[in-house]
Amino acid sequence: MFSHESTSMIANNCPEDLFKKIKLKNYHANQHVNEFNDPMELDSGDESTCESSPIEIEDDSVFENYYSKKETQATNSTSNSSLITPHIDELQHKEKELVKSLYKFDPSSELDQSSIENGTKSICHQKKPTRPCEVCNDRATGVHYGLTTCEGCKGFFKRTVQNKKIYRCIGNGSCQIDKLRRKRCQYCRFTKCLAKGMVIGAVRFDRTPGGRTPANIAVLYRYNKEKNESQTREDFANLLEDIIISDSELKINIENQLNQSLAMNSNIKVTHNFDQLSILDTLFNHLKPLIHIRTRLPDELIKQTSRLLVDSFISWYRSLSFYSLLKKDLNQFILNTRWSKFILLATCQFLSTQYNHMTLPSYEKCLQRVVEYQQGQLNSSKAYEIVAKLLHFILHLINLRLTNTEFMLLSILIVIRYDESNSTINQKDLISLEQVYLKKLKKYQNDIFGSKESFRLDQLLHTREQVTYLATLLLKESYFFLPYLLIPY
DNA sequence: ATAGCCTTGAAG
DNA sequence: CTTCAAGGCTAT
Repeated sequence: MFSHESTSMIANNCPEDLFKKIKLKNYHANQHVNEFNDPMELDSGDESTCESSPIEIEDDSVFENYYSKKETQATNSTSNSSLITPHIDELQHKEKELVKSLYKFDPSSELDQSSIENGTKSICHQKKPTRPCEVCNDRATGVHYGLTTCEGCKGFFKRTVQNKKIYRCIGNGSCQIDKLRRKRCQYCRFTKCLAKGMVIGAVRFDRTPGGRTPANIAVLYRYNKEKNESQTREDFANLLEDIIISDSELKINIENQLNQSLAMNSNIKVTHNFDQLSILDTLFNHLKPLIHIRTRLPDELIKQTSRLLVDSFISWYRSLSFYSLLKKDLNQFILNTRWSKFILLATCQFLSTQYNHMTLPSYEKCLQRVVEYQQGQLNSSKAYEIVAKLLHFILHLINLRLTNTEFMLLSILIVIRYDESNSTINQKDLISLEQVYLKKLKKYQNDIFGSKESFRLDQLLHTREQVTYLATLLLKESYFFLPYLLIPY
């Protein structure tokens, strides 16, 4: 029954020993001044993170009417992909970036300390200081690393960061964490710690005891608290606007899949300027920098582009009118399983605008690029088959010449596709949703192409199956980089 | 590895 | 001097 909730620690790259402790003490003695003189900021950067605003990009009276009457059923979702926590170094880097941007937009944040104290004082003033741990509900002993937690979760977080532990979840990343079950899944416990706002930077590298957390790290406490508060406020205001899954959790999952397929490990900052009305422009703008790069495409560029596309996908999906109407689990399932299909369609659509029948790279040329990219050898015996199928698909898109609206509708249909082979989640709601968008597509095609091209709907549905199949294949065989290699140079 | 209790030290 | 939140120690 509970077997899927177990975890295992798969790596421990920092063994504890006396020698290290002595080394750290010495480091502390020597580097103390440097540690506290860290330059906070120098480079110009990006925009502040914007909270999603409820903008509708289209009206769905049919669907919304349908849904206002309908009650959906909750299901437990389980997936087979294994979830692994990212390296502490990587998380630490992201946290530092966040601190930088916080200082950038609110340089006076240190002076604003009173606002937190007022908030906490009113709670602390109650004679009963037995607040529950925000991670496991055990009795908390105070604020640790920015969050009200028990001694257990405090120690767990400290050990994880100090020893750079990496955990894996055998389940689907949604194990319940409470006093009894917190030892069962380290992955989910740590993920929850982070999601709730525990700050890695508050764990001291030099292990100095005592004292207070420096102001430049304490700003994160305030930031996380405000982020959580605004989230809960929203929850109360509108239950349907419920955030389906924390961004960190979702990204970790998608990035794991992406990393596995791209087999790379660089850390690239993702900034997204998503414009609701021009998803295709946004996507193409991410791909354009890859054109005319003479040398072999750098891994970093491919990965960065993938991340930008994933980011745009998430923003786009959340902006769709039915997003707030679907169950949490179902949205989570869609985001986790459909991003690759969406990105593949976008990339291939981009390629189809770059080529025609004559200029499309030949089969041999494509294989040559793969060999070049993999520096001499074909990793998989399936390479030939995959290249052929991808080229065939791009040619298909060149023939189709999708309009922007068709691309939009096809993207939606790909994302909400009812997958009968997957019974781990209740997808019943997708069936009726599909009908709505099929009607839309049919009507649009009728208006634009007339009844002459009635078979075009079938073609698009065939396209949908191809994308779904191809994306799964590319991910499975670790060939997700392939479409990028076909970008003209 | 976990978690309860102890020691530490800067800030108020 | 007191508080609070870091790290340390150690029985389980």
